Amino acid sequence: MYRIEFNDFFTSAFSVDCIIFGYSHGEIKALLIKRAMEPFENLWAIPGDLIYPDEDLEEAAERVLFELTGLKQIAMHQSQTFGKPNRHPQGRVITVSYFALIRIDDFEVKASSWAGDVQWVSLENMPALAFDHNHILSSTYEILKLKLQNEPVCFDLLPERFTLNEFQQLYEFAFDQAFDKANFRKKIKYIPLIAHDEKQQNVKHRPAKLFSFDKKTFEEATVNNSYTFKM
Amino acid sequence: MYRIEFNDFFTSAFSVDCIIFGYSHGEIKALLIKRAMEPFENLWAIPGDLIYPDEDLEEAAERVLFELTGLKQIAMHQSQTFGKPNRHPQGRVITVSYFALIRIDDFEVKASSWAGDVQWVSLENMPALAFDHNHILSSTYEILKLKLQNEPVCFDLLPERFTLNEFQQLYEFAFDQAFDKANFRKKIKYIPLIAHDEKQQNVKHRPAKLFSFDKKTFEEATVNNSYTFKM
DNA sequence: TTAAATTATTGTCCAAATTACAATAATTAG
DNA sequence: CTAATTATTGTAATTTGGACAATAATTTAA
Repeated sequence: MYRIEFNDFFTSAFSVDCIIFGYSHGEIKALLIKRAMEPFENLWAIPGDLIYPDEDLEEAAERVLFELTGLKQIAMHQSQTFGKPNRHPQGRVITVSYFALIRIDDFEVKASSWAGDVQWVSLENMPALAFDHNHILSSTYEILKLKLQNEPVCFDLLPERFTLNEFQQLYEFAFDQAFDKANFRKKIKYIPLIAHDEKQQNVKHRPAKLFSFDKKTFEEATVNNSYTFKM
Repeated sequence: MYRIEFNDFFTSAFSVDCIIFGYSHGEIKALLIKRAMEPFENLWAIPGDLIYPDEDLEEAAERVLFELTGLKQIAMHQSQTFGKPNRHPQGRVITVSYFALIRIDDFEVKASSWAGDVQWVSLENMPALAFDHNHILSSTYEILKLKLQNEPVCFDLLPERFTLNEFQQLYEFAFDQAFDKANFRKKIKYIPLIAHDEKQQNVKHRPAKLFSFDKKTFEEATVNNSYTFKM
């Protein structure tokens, strides 16, 4: 009987894929690159690449994201690992996906390395992507929705100063349902927000007050176990 | 400048690690094996091994678990991927962890292949494990606790027929706090349980009624969106 | 300057859930 | 038959949640 030797296993590669979500004009979007190399040349894809043999996973995710899109200093979190034997046409490649939420307007993106283009694409209008990336993306979006319900990640997507309506609309988009304004405000009663004197600009009606998330107070409350985020 | 070629990357291996949780005598336990080979010979470890080059991840998890412990037909779910460059002393090995919850008494375990022994070990009494397995285990336990709050996985751990107190005690153990009996029963009011005529045996006091989880009704209610599990 | 239009913000009422605690019921052990 | 023990159910006060209404602040157009 053929006995597989230890080194026969060392014939695979790992990649990372970085799913970056943003929010603008009332829509959640993902940052995609246009592949300027084979395989899947000219198709849109989640930014990702192979991991160096001596590189840590998270470090690789940061490097790859920077090389392809110019984004740096983004806190990324591991989500899932995809490893169907034939998901990569050139060999066995298992990919570990990382994801992050950012404020689109706070960062500038620029395609480089083998990325021919980079764009924010609305989740509602997603083209066919390279590899199994449509699957990875939708599966990661489900994780995002879970986090929106249980962690204050909404403030990573919203602008630093936001109106309570913008806050509400983000949840209405993600969960595809309308909420009552008065009740939404009651629900967020315990989330520490800083009310600013500043108001919304350039609107054709009574401008709303701007708020920002009081992260420090929130974190004090959670280490105390005196509060848990629930939406 | 040295240019890394595509094939330079194909020098790594993947493994799967299977974290199997069980519950008995009021404690949550994990199934461990004693390594009968280098590295870390004679240390306890999470059952796991390298993935074949053409094998799907989940398939590998099932095979490895069976080979080492004799367990089969266990529904396993992916949790996290660990890939620090030096986590394996013999080369770059990234490991994908899977986990499952089972009823200890419903299965027989038996060490085989290179597992010298197999044992259920209480989480409260965990020795130093091989590789980064203590880290993997505690990180997976956090995921289990999250699931206990949001999915009816408690019934995978409890015996098929259980008393309401046993049900409550599982949560009291996992979250290390006591709950009021009457209020616990109100909280679980919407979880479909089947009440049996049968009662607890061999106790020195009034025996409690036995219940089992009505999975079918639960699933009908969740596809309807008429109920979501929350503890 | 003013009224209409529009949206922001706050309040009220009722139903439902949560909490703390008490009362009652069913067993076993002697 | 009684005490001890635990199971099970009930109550009352409080808090939360949802539907809906009222009021406030601003812009626009006459």
